[in-house]
Amino acid sequence: MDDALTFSALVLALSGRLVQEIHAQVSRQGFEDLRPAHGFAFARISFGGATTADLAEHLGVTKQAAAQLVEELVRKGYVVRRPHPRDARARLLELTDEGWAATRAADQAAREAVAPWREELGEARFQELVADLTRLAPQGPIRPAW
Amino acid sequence: MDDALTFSALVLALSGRLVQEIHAQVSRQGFEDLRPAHGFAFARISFGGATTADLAEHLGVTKQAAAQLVEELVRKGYVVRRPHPRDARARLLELTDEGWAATRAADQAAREAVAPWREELGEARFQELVADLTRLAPQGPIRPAW
DNA sequence: TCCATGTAGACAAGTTGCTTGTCCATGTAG
DNA sequence: CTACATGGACAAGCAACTTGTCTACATGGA
Repeated sequence: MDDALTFSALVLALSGRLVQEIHAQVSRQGFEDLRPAHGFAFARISFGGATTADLAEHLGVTKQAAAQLVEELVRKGYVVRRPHPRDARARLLELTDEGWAATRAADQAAREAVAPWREELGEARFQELVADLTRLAPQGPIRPAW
Repeated sequence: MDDALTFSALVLALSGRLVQEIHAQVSRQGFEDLRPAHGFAFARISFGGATTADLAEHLGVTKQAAAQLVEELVRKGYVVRRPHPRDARARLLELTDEGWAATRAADQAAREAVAPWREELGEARFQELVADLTRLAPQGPIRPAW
């Protein structure tokens, strides 16, 4: 019954730890001017074909908030704005080499953060865990803040 | 290999959805002046024996931030400050009836948010999932923001 | 082709939840 | 009882987000 409550608390606690550890490791790798929220932006931009408005929807924030975030990432050299091939109003967002480097650092940090859990559960149960969670796969915006 | 990345993304996405749905439901129940961060405070205060400093550590924020949050909850009638029996500096935090009502509403909302996932996986696998996550049980502060 | 409506993005101002800095009263260890 | 630590409050500042408004361009219908 109250497993539902336990489950909620566990998921929230795990995600908090994940974010915290990934951010700390990415900072240690030299990307000290990046915050966790930027990671969610990188994820969308690296996927390709993203405009500022797309990013806003992905992050679940207003267009203005996304525009400010993009402006910051451009200023810091992680992102460039290119003209959109079919829409003169829009600008396509792309990661720079530095942006890709930060993305790789975050991926690696995620692997390292998960590694001890993987070991704790053993490979077989970890695979089941991933499979279970995948079946609950959510769609829609990823909300980096609450 | 990259299951670690998948796992991270899934946990983050799930927790985002959870927070979002619980908050929406709690608002619909009439607690429109509460934000998700308050839930983490309620969790610690309902546990008992909490001072503002305890709360700050639990939430992973500064004492001043916790004090402001407590002040807001007191003003809105969810929390009262009582003198501490053994420390004249400190004040014990307690939930009011309204605070308990909000806590119950959040618990119920969590159950409802998890219910479809529980059904999707089936009771047996859901139990395994909870068991696995419990083994990864984190300690330390719950960080409601990043 | 022209017009009405919708959308991408920028500029500006305001809100808010958090921070740092400082202070006092009380507790605690030597 | 002296030195230092801790709980909490007051004040000011900051940073990420919001709402509101505007221009340029896109799109669909008459």
